[in-house]
Amino acid sequence: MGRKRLQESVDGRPTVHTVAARAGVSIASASRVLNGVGGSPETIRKVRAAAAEVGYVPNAIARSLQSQRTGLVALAVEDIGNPVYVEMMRAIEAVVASSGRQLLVHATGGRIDNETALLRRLANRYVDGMIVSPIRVTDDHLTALVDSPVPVVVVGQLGADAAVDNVRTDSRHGVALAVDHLVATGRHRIGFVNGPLDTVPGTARDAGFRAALTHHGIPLDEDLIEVGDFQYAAGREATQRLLARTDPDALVCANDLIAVGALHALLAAGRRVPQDVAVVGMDDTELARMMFPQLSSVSLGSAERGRRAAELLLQRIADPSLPPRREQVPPSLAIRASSGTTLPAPRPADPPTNHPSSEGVTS
Amino acid sequence: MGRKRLQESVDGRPTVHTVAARAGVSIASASRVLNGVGGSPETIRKVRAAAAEVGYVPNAIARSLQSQRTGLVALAVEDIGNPVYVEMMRAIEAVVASSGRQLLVHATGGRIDNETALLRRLANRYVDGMIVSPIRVTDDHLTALVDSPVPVVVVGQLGADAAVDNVRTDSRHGVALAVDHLVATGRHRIGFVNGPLDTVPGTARDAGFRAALTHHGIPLDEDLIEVGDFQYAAGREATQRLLARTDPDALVCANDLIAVGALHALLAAGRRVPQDVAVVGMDDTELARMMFPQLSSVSLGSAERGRRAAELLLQRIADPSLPPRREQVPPSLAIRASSGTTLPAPRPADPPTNHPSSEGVTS
DNA sequence: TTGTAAGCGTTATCAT
DNA sequence: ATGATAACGCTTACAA
Repeated sequence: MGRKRLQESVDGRPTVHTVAARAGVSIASASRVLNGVGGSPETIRKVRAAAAEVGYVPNAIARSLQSQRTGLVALAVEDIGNPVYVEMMRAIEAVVASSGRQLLVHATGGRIDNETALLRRLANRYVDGMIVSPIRVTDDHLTALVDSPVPVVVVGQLGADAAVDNVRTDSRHGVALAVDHLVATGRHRIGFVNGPLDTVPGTARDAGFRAALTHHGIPLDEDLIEVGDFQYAAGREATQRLLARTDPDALVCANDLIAVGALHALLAAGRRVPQDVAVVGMDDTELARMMFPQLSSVSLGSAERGRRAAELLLQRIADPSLPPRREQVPPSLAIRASSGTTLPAPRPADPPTNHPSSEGVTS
Repeated sequence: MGRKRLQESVDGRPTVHTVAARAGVSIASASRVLNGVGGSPETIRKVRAAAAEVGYVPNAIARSLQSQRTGLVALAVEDIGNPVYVEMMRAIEAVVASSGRQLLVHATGGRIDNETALLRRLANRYVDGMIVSPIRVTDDHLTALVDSPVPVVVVGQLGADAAVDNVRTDSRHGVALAVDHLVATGRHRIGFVNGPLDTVPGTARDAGFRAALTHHGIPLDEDLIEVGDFQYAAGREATQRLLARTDPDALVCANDLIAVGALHALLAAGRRVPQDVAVVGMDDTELARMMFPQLSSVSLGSAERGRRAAELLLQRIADPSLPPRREQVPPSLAIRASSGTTLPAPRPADPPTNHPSSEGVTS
């Protein structure tokens, strides 16, 4: 194309050529010194000086094209406003940082096209690998995951046959833990505030709730079931609708955001928690412990799932030929004031009660 | 090296060469078709078919090296668990997405070296630009910001002379709004739970609180001031310490996380809010509205600051020669149940009360 | 319209 | 130890 090789990059910034010319050495020598491999003392001095003088900064894109790696790992989640993803992110970050890489997070906002687009874009080599936690999974989506040019690990439920590394939990069992606990503490009219049924976690929790009631021989009352988004406002509104037509003595909520909304609605309606209505959330995030009374919550091991996902990813980056793996983290129940029979306690710290993980349904 | 130019990339994935060879055309034609510019119908057909057959995916890194852009923008914040950054992020995301770019977020965890490292790494061309919201700013840090090879916009206070685009608020005035309100509603012993004094927001809020008391002729009682991290647990513990030695009738908190901690500590200690103690938070995040009673909070216009920062960034990416700009967003106070004199109201929505922004101190 | 080849900025190979 | 140069995978100016 005619433009002669200049010493400056197209936007005027110094390149190895600039440094090399200034130091009076070849670009090879300059590059070597800049990377700390080889070079005579005199060359090193000259190159270092030249680099400092012109304010040389290496172009990471060019370096990546050569090295076939970026040192970047991405995490794609639906809603970064949900504390469960914050916890997951922190766990992932710790692992990723220990490998000398940096973690970048992208919030897809639940727009599945956005998530696919991100996958197609970032996965095209901008990052060395990515962890995705989709709440809706289409075939197209799945194809993008499997075809990804860079390693991908999925956190969440995935079809049994998907050839992707996958870390999951048993949220059906998680809901069962909540129901078991409420039944054991004498609750009879147990309501359920769920997320959308067209999401993977939504359907799993719905199935879990119905199965748990059946297991305890409690007849199903559809009036006690409400659905909204996995958000605070939706949880509050869903609970208001529920209270307007029936009278529960306990509420199982599909995540902590919903549970906080439910708590708000209950208190605003003059119900005492837990005396009149017990509340159990899900995800066991920091948010649950922030509330007054503190919320009981089913831990789905988000931090642990994040940690494991990160480890799987690093392993696969190191060896892409690994077969697809699947790991499962058992849920456990943390009982706090919102479902205790005693009065709310001021102490925030309390170890989660671990229940044995039942093998079985893992929808 | 000597490795002959093959048709596959080094890791076995198809490249333009693969597609071109398969379609029986030159790489130039293949590239043109793949980018939708030119090509005869027949060529287009052949190339498209070849690309589909081999599962061609363009290498974004190589493309970026050529085009000098990545279509990626980064946001670096201290703690992504703080809802104020979530709100800021959402606002930024909206603007960034409208420019066809994608937003990536990095949590620095307050480790300033981490933030500098990120800057040095990402800014070296992995992203087209970045928005940084540091809570501690050192000279070294500032240098990295100014020297960044890609455009940077800072959200938060910055030395008056820094040659960086900057969007800020007046948090001193924000604290004053809170104190004014509490004084006006008859509170006399106003406590203050602040964040660390070695942070930029911490010092600004401290100065604001002291100035506000002076302005109202209220003598300063150091017993009423406590300091901790900008976190929930720290806020709760700081409030416990404060309550152990004195008896406030109002509490101004340096952010909403602290305010939630304070609320928890107060309720656990048997204080009624707002009857015994009024609470005002800061940042006016969703968290404030989630609480029961809902928390009054000083809005520092985080979403607006984010939006403006994103716009400044896009402008600078488009024209790097722009002079450094500085914008300011005024604070406002949202009065809710936690500091109202009436009983807590169940309604969540309430428009923030806008106070006229006083010119002046903008530390 | 098409192919050839230069070039993005870096690293790595090879011969010196 | 050093320098010339090929390559990373892509886009694009230019000539045909």
